[in-house]
Amino acid sequence: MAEDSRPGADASAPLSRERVLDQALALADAEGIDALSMRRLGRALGAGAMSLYHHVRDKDALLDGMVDLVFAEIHLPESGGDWQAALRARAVSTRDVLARHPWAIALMETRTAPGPANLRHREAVTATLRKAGFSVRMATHANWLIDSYVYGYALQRANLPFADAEELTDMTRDVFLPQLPPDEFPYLNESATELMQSDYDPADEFAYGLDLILDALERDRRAG
Amino acid sequence: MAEDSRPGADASAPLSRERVLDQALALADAEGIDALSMRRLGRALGAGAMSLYHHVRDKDALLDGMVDLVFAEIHLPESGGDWQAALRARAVSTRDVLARHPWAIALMETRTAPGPANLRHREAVTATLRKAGFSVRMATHANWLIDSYVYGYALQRANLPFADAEELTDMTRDVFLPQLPPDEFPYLNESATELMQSDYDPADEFAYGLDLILDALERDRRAG
DNA sequence: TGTGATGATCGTACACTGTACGATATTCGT
DNA sequence: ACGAATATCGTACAGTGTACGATCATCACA
Repeated sequence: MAEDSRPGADASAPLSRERVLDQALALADAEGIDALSMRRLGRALGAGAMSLYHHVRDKDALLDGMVDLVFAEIHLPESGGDWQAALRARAVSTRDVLARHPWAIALMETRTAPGPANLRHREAVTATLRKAGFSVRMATHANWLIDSYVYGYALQRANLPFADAEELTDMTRDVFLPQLPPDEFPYLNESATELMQSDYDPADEFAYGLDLILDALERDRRAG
Repeated sequence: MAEDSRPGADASAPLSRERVLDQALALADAEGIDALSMRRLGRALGAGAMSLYHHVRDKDALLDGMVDLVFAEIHLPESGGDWQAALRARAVSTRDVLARHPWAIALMETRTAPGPANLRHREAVTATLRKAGFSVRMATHANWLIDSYVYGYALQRANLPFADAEELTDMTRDVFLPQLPPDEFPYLNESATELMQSDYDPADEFAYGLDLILDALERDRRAG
C-alpha cells in the first residue's frame, strides 16, 4: 500500500535522510500522522526501526524535517511584478499544499525552530513587500496578517467533515440541521437553509478573505 | 504538583465527568498535552486509569470535551451595541483563551464535531453580524475570515520561542541574527535589526490585523 | 430485611509506542 | 591488509490506550 507508493521507491536502495523523509511524508499523507511510527516507517523502507536513527536524530527531528519538506513545496512569490498578485499566488499555493498535507498544520505548532525552506519564504515575502514600498514595520504587519489568515483558514478547512459543495449540501440537510433546534439556533438555521438553497461553495471563502486583506493592505501602503 | 492544582480539588470526592475534564485541562495546561495519559490523569484524581472510562467513552471523547471546555471560556459577544466592538472583544477573548491553553489549537484540527459551546458561539457571532445588517452570505464570509485570522494568529503565536518584547530583542540579537547570513537573507536582516532598535512589540500585531479586517468588513457591508 | 440489579472501581493483559544499548556487518582511508 | 568509521538491527524497557472480567457499593422493590 503506502509502503512504496512513491514513484521510483526502491526498498532495497540504501537508506538516506532524504529517503526517510520522503517515505515519512508519503506515509503521513496516506494514513495520517498517527500511523507514522518508527517501526512502520522502517518496514516501509525495508529496514529496521533503529536504522532510521542514523539518518534522523529523533522522531521530533523527523517531524521537523517533514514540516520543512512541506514548506519547500510552496511556490515562492515571483519577484518583479504586482505585489498583490505575487502574494496572492503564494497564499493560494500555501493553502493547496496544506490541504495536501493537513497533518502539517497541527505539527507546525510545537516546532519552534523554522527550517531553511521556511526562512527562504519569509525572506522572499518580505522582499516583495519592501520592494513594493512597505516600511519595515508595515511589512511585518502584513507578514503576520497574511500568514495568520492562511494558516487559520487551512486549520478550519482541515477539520470540515465534507470535501466539496455537494457534500456540504447533503450534510447540512441530513446531519447539521437536524442537530440545530430552531429556537435555540435561529441564525444558524437561517444560514444553513439559505446557503443550502443557493449555490454556496465554501471553496470561495478563501479568495474573499484574501482579497479583502490584500486590498486593505494596499490602502494602508498608499496612506503611508 | 499538578495532581491537585485546581482550587478545591479533593482527590477523595467521587469521580464525575466534570471532575475528569477539569483535571485533564489542569494537567494539559501545567505539563503539556503529551503528559496527559489516562494513567496519569487517573493518578491525579486518586483513581485507577480504567475508572475514567465510566465517565468518558474514549481518550478521543476526553479531548473533545476538553476542547469544548476551552470554548466555553471564551466570552460571547455582547448583543445590542456596535458590531465591531462586540466582535473585537470576542476575538481578543479567543486569543487570550488560546494563549492560556495553547495545546487546544492543534487539538481543534482533528475533532470535526463541534461541541455545544462551539455552536453557541457560532450562533451568537452570526446573530451579531445579521443584526448589524450583513446578508447571510456576507455574514458567512465574515465568520470564516475572522475565525481564520484569530486561529491562525494563535497558531503562529503559540510557536514563538519568546514571550514578550524584551525576550524578542534578546533572542534576535543572540540567536536569530547570527543564524541569518546577510547576503542570503538581506531583508530579514534589515527587519530584525530595525525592529530590535525600535520599540517593536509583537503583541501589537493582533490588534493591527483585527482592526484592518473589521474596517474592511464594515466597508463591504455599507457597499452592500 | 433480604435480594437482585445496576453502576462504579480497578487489576491484569495485549498490542503498540519511542529509543538506549550493544552486537554485528559493511565500507573506507591508509 | 587492517584499523576505524559508518550503517544496520535484535533485544529490552518503560510507557501508551483500552478490552475483559472481577469486585464492591448502592438502591428499588419483594
